[in-house]
Amino acid sequence: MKPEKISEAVVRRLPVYLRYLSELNSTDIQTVSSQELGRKLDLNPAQIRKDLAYFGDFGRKGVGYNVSYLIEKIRQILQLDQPRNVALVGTGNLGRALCNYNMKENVKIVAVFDSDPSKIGMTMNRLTVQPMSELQETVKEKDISIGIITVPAGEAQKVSDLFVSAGIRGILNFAPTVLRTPDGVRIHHTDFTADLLSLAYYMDNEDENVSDNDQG
Amino acid sequence: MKPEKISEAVVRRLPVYLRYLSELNSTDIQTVSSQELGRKLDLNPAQIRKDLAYFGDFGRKGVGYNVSYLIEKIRQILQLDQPRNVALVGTGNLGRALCNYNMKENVKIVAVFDSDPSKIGMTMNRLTVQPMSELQETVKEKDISIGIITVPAGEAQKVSDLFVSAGIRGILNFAPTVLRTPDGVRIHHTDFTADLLSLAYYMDNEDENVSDNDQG
DNA sequence: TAGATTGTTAATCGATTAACAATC
DNA sequence: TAGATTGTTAATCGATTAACAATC
Repeated sequence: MKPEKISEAVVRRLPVYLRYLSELNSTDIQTVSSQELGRKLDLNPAQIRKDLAYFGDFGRKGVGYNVSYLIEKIRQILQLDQPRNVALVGTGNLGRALCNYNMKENVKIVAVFDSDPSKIGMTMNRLTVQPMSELQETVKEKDISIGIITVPAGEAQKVSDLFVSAGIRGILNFAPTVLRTPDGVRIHHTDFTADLLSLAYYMDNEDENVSDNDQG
Repeated sequence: MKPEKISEAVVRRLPVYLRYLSELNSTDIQTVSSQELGRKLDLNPAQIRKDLAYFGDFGRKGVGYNVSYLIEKIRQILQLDQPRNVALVGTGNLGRALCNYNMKENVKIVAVFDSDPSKIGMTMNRLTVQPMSELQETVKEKDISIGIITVPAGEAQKVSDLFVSAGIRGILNFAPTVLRTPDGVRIHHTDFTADLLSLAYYMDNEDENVSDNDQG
């Protein structure tokens, strides 16, 4: 509705809303209030209303939000109303796990790559593992806009650079290392090592910091 | 140094510091400044100094931080100077990937569980898959303090409840769903579906939001 | 000493929450 | 109409960054 800059935190919550709304949609519930959403998703209702209001007036006063309408709107906002093709590099355990993962939304891994010659030609979830040399061409051919990195830390920057020079503007990095990319390329870092190690901090501190949990 | 409450964001950065410091430690570099750390990790140097200063005076004015000393200190803060045992539930692709993952720090998966009878008895990275019925006992026996959830969304809350009633106070959740836990139980949610879908938002918005990248 | 860099305070920035008029 | 709930503004809260005295 307003030409305001949307914060990252807001955008990051949209898929969370979408996921629960999709769940609701498969029941016979057709309307949901920010309060109900907040209770279920452990978020402040005002925050949810504010998040959604950045993008439009999706609700009805005194009533709430229509579930399937809101789903449609959030899909549009996230650009999930059009198919989005993804390339994955690194066919280790994690890469394989992700390939088999059912994203449900319009996002699909359509090509997988590995630098290890012994992996080339293997099949992973109906995709044939390709050599890195084919990355650039395949990205164009298959209209790939997002890259996933599941290689060891030491190779991740190299892969990232390749992605960038192939024209990819969004990267999801699972390697435990900080990547540097030029402006205009967006990196999301799934750093579960850090998630796990930081969890250790809170253990046995029985006195302090035990009062709340969040899912950040 | 001061009995101040430490924010989650600060704690979450400690493993990131630790990781790069360990890298430095395997070179012959013995001292590092907040500026160098900031450049490498894409963080503001003032933030790094402030983060570390919450826990003590680890640096030397005009010099910087001694790498191996800082490593030792951060390990202590994160309680990684003592071994920490972890249980994992869900032996799908992702669970298997995590089992084979080398954490490097003192955190180790020491037991894996699955509710699917056909999985029981399988071996995963030298561990035998156990039935859920053995969870409570094994948690006590092996002094497990952290649980990892890699089951489908629909089963995650059930597993979480089991963990909690077994006395676990820290959970790393990979299932794409929000878990509710009692106060005192800490949940970190690795939600890569949301990471990926939110990435789509920024694609092709060639005009806006292209200026910076972060690794949140 | 001169240059560098910390630890820390103050200033800024941004995100969350409360409150409420509008209205279904 | 009465009750409920949105959209939005204002207040609060918290985190990041700038600046600088202390000091190696």
